Amino acid sequence: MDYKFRSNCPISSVLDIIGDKWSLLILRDMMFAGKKTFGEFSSSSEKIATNILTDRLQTLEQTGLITKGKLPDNKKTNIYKLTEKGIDFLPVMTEVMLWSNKHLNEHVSEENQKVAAMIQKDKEAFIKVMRSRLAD
Amino acid sequence: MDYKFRSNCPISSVLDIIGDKWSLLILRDMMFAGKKTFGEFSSSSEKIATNILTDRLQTLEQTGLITKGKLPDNKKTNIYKLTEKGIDFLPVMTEVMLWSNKHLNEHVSEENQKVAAMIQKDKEAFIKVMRSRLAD
DNA sequence: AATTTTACTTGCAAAACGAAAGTAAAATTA
DNA sequence: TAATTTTACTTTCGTTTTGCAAGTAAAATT
Repeated sequence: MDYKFRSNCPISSVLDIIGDKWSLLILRDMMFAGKKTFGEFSSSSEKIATNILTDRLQTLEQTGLITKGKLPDNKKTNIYKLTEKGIDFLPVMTEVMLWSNKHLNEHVSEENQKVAAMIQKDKEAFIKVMRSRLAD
Repeated sequence: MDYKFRSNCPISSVLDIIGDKWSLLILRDMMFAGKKTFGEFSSSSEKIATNILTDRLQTLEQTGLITKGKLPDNKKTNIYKLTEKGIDFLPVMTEVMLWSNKHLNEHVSEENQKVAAMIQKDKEAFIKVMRSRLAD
C-alpha cells in the first residue's frame, strides 16, 4: 500500500485550532466533561483567563466548530454546543487522551486508566456513544 | 458502556506539545514527509522562524518525543528522529489529517483526497506502514 | 429595590513571537 | 591549503499575545 503525498497535506490549515492549548481544553471539556457555559469552562482546573476564554470561544465559533445560543427562558447565560464539524473532532481528542494516558500515566488516576483501556479496546464504540451524547 | 471520568482526564498535560502549532508541524513533517534535518524543517511552506524552530526542537527533545543525533561521517548536520513515544503520536496526527481533509477540503488536492480516503478505510494498516517506515 | 451572577472589557506589565542580520564550526570547492 | 559555502543556530528589537486583576452592564435572584 503506497501512501504518498504529492503536495503539502492540509494539517497546517487546522493549526489555529489544534495548535492552541486553550481551544483544545475547551473542546475537551465540551466533549468529555459535558460543559456548556462560560462559567463551566472558566472553572476548569487549568484556570484559563477570562479574556483568553472569550477570545477562544469566539474563534471556535467563527471557524464553525461550536455555536453560541441561549436557553428559551434565560437571556443571560450563553449555551455553547459543538457543531457537526466540532463533533467530528472527537477521534482527534480521543487519540490525544489515549496518548496522554499511555505516556503521562504517572499523572493519571487508576480510574481513568481503566476507562482508557476500555476505550482503547473499542474506539469506534466509544466514539459512537460520545457522538450520541453530544448530538442532543 | 459507561465512560465516566472521575477526575480530570490527562489531556492538559500534553498541551505544551500539541497545543503548539509549530511543534505539530515538525511532527507532521517527520511523520508524513520524512524530514529529518533543521534545513528540511526550515524549508516547509509555513516558513517557521529559525529561532522558533530551534526552540521547538529543543522542547520536543526535552519531552522525549524526538532525539537529536549525527551521521557517522558528518559532524555538522543534526539528524532528528522520533522516539517510540513520538511514533505513538501517529494516531493523533492521522486523525488530524483526516479531519482536515474532510473539513478543509477546498484547500486539498485531489491526490491527497484519494490518499485520505484510503487511510480512512483502514487506519490500522496505514499506521502500521508508517510505523515501520519511521522505526528505521 | 438591592444584591448577585454572568459574560465579558480594560489597563498594563511580562512574555512570546518573528524578521533580519550576524556568527562559528564544519564541509566543500578551487 | 586557502577560500567559499553550508548548517545550525544566536542576537537584537519592534510587535503581538498573554494573563492578572479590576471594572462594567445586563440579567437574574433575593
